[in-house]
Amino acid sequence: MAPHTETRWLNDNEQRAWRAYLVATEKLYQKIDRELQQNSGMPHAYYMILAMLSEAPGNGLKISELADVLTSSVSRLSHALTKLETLGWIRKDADPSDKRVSYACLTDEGLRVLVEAAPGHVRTVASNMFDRLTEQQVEQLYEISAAILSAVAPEEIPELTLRPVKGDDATARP
Amino acid sequence: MAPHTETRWLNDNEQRAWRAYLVATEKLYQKIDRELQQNSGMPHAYYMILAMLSEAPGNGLKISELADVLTSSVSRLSHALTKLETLGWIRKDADPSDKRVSYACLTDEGLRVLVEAAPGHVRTVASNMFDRLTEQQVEQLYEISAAILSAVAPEEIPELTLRPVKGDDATARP
DNA sequence: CATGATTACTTGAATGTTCAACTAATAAGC
DNA sequence: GCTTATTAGTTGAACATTCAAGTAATCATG
Repeated sequence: MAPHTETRWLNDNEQRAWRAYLVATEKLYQKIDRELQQNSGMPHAYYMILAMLSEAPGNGLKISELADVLTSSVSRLSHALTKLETLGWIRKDADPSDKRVSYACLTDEGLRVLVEAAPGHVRTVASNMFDRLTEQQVEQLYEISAAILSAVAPEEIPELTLRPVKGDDATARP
Repeated sequence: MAPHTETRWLNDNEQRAWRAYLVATEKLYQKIDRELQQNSGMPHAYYMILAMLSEAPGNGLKISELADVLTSSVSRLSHALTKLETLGWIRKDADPSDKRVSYACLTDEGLRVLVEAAPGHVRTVASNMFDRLTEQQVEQLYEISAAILSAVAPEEIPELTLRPVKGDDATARP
């Protein structure tokens, strides 16, 4: 532990916000994960893999790029892709120009599963989050998240990560 | 999948906010977990157990109450407490008046570990989150979280969960 | 006060995540 | 071009979390 001359603490408002954020996020994640697990047999992390692939040109992405978009370690993703491959929801294509590289590609079956999972998932997100927020609060949440991102991921280009990219769930819109 | 007459989707602003929130939260959690794991040998979930116990009268809580405060399943907590007990950071005390009940209690060693972990943890939270937010945004984050909580945990009494309870990390303040 | 229901917690198996070590292929330096 | 370094991805072990099933004590009821 590096010694510091003075220790930073949170003031009462920060405390309160931090606690509320933690509990709200925890419960929201639990709801999202349970809904997806029950209705579509996958956790949110796997849903996101399918969603990101569905957005990519040709429904495929380099594994390392996919990991980047997902904020996932390559190792975690590799394990997940193994599982998704046995489920037949994705496929791995080799890159002929660089034999180290693999592309993860959504299969027809994977797309079907995603399209079927999407409405329930979006309903969960909307009813537990956006239906309770004003337009202003949605904007505020974006700004707050962007501010946090500037600290936790300074290298990221905001445009890439944060602009409305037809993201996540909207992806599977028919 | 229950049939719905019309499917809810997210509009562009909601999309953008949702994506940003997801990525920011993911990266923030990764930073917090890595810092705690490296400097104190425990994940954030375990830190929270110690922190909540340290706030309780007598440094102990009924296991089911602790699970509630932590937004954790009893099973998850039970596994975690087993680990923490072997580490010597908590102890389980039986309730003489109801033999089904156990109290989880912070040991002196557990408190020592928590006090040592706290400054680094708070520094991580502050530098990656609160140092980037205005006072207004801190207030907004609280309101947004409270709104989400009203959906995901309608049974919770806001006062209990959300008031500045000397929470989390502040706990370990000497 | 005996039986059935409920509550409190534990356990084990299955799944997911992390970390460090590994393989294989390409790039860089000399 | 040969060696070394870097990059892409995989793997296995350790750990964490979930879910369902199990144990044990207390409560509720008739």
